[in-house]
Parts: sequence; structure tokens; C-alpha cells
Amino acid sequence: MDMAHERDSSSEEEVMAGDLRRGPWTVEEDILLVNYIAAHGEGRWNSLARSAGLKRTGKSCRLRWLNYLRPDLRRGSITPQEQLLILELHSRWGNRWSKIAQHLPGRTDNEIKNYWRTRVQKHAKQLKCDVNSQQFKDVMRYLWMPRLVERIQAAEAAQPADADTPVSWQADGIYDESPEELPLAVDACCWPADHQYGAAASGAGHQLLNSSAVPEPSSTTTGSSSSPSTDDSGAGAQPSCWPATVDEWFTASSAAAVAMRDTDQQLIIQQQAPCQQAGEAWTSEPVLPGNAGFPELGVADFEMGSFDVDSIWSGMDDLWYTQPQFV
DNA sequence: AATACAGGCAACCGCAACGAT
DNA sequence: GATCGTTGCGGTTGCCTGTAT
Repeated sequence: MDMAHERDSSSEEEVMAGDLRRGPWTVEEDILLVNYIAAHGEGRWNSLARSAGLKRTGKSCRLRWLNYLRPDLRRGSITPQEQLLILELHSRWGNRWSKIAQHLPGRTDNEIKNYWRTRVQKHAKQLKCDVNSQQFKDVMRYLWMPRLVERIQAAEAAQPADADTPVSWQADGIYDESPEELPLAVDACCWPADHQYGAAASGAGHQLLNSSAVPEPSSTTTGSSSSPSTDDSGAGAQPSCWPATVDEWFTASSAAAVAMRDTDQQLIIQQQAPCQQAGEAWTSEPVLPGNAGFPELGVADFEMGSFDVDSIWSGMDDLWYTQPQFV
């Protein structure tokens, strides 16, 4: 927008003229901003900046507040639960960081964006594939995310009394959403949602996984990361062999799934490649290359022979208790 | 110990949308 | 309807720090 551009330019002129500061914030500036917001509230950032005596643009003040000074921000590294949720929500919405951040309390869009760029895209680069490619999505879906679930459940099992971040905390929050905004539960992205809470949740599970209710992002997503046009309404991007309906999914996968149960919450997670032949065991350590566990998922297209899984995953906050055995 | 390099992250930039006037 | 001010979003940049050589 030209007007916005002109305004930005004028701000830029002020900066260049020495009227405004830029760059890292000082402690004094932080104190000024926090004290002013504590007394007067946030909003009207341009006037706020002036009134608070800050030689900053309103945009800069807003950003500093939202991304750093806000009292409800979560500190520390991204948890496995949060990683799982980010992966799932990004597969659904693409680079809609603010929308994704709405589902991670205390995390900012900037933080999530940085996580994605520094961690996830790094893995895609190491795999020599595009982060938006179906191959990489398959790796996330069938290797990365199941291991996150394993990690989460292992942590749960180790500390069953700690209710701060239960396995289902994201799902609890998500299920409070309005139906049209309802993303999949973190587990349902990979596995039949039916199984995540046991038989009692079967009806809701089917609805959740129904592609019309929760559309997948379009398979036409390109390497371009800007403004995904298929945010909430894309056609499915599954491999062609994927079941068209949830019921087909269940039929196809019924005999071959690996179940993981949270004994406290009756949580059962099915770890299942949907293309897999029924009766064919699918372990948590799929055999690659040779690609027996992913006959049609394109995973074999990667250069798995030189793919050092250990080194890639070891950096994920010491995520992996067990190492895949396909190197 | 010094230097080069890479990764992580805070901050900035450009653009668009929205409401008020 | 045009203009202005503000807010929000996504992409990019550049600094800082840790690690490798």
C-alpha cells in the first residue's frame, strides 16, 4: 500500500534524522515501556511511544511488547508438545504464523516462525528436499511426529502426577474452538482420531478426520512461503493411495497399527502408514531404505543412504530416546 | 588464542486491512 | 468515497553467541 509505504518512509526519515532509535532495546527502554503500559494500557502505539518518552516507532514498541515484554509469554525452548502442534498446524495452514501462535499459549508468531525456519527447514535442507514437498511432509508425519508422541508419552509416564502439560493439553484447548476453526487434534493428524481417546470418542474422531470438515492443505503448495492461498479449504494432499474416507482408513489400517496407550487418559495412538497393507507390521522404527514401511510415500526418494538421522534428530532438544535403524 | 563459520533469535521492513474522520 | 492513523502479518536482515578449525 502506497500510503503505508509513505508512512513507513516518514518513520524511516525520522530514524535517519536521529529522532528515533532502532536496534536492540535497552533495559531502560524496556522499563519505560512496561511502566507506561502498566499505567495506561496498550494500544495507540505511536502516541504511546511519544507519551512514554521512547524514541521508538510505535511499531517497534508494539513488537517489543508482544514478542518480549508481555507478561504472559512462555519462556524456554519449544516443548515436544508444542513442536508437534506446530508441525500439525503448519501442515494445515502453512506460514500463517499468527494463526498457529493462537494455539500455542504464550508463544509468539515470531518465535514459531523462527523455530520453523531454524529447525524444521534445516532438516528439510539436510534431506535435500523442499520443506513444502510431499516427501518432507511424509517424513514429518510418519517419522518425526510419531517420535514426538513417543517422547511426550514417555515424559508423561515418567511424571504421571504432573498435570501441567498433559499429553492432551493442546487438544483440550483446540476442542474449545468453534467448529470451523477446529484443527485436528495433534494425534489425529497422523492417525485415526477415533483411537486417540478410545472407543468413547469414535464419533467425534470420525468427524475430525473427515477431509471435508478439516481440509488438508493443497498439494499444489509450492516452495513459495508467502500467503498460502489454501489455508482452510485446500484439497487433500495425501498420497494417491490414501483412503478417501475415514472409514476406508480404518478398514485399511485396522490390522497393522501400532497402538500406544496413555493409561491415565485412555489415550490410544495409532501409528500407521495408511498405504500399508493390512497385517503388515509397522514398527516405530521403519526400515529404510528399501522403504518397506513406506511403499508409496516417496520417502525412498530421499538420499536416505547418506541421511544421518541421529545427527539430525539429536539436535531436537534431545528428542529421540530411540534411534531409527535405517542408516 | 585467534579466527572463521554457522545457528538462533530479536528486530526491522514492506505491505495490507481496517476503522475513524 | 477519500484520506489518515493504526494495527497486524509474513518475510527478511543483521547481530550475538557458540562451535569448529
